[in-house]
Amino acid sequence: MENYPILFGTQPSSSTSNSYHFVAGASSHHHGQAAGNNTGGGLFSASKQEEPSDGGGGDDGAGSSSQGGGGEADVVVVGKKKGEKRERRPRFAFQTRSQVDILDDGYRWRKYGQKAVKNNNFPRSYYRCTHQGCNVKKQVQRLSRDEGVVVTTYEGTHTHPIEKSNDNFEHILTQMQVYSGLNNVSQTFGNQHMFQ
DNA sequence: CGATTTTGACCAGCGC
DNA sequence: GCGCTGGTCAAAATCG
Repeated sequence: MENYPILFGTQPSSSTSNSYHFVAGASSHHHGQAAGNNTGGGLFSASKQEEPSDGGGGDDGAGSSSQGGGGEADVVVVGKKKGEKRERRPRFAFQTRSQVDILDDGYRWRKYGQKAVKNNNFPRSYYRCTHQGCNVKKQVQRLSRDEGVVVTTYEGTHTHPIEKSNDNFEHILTQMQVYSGLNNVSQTFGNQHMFQ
């Protein structure tokens, strides 16, 4: 994967204010656990749009400010063995502006890898949920251009309740200011308690 | 002492 | 078919 369809983020012009964008692919039906939806599945409303899939530039395309597209609901098909059933796990990505890479989202993560990706001077870290049976993965990437921008990509849905209280998420919002460019988003955040 | 991080190696998918 | 890039594993080290 060269560059995620996440074309959000730090608008060059309006970079003054902190930005907090996220994309969500809501397609949680496997596992059949209704609880999964909130924990990490359908947190945000999925805004599907076209996929630029430029891929051409390659070099510093990602690093640069190549935004324009929109959200996307990416579904990763995990097929291992012949008989193995393909498990579709939604993938969420959101960009935050924070000094710390690791944002406490209420879950426990264990780092299982770190790789330096191209177009990025900073390495990408791979985390995994430590809970048993929870195959949620998360990867944190930092933009080489703006070290203050951290791209966090969640993969999968949690099958267990959060460790901490929901207020915790507020704390996250404290760490990163919410960019209420879309009323839709901010509304959902403020009014509804989607994070229970 | 247990859990977690660190780091290198290994492997798989894709492009050329 | 080979090489590159990205993702994961696994053993050792470190922290609490």
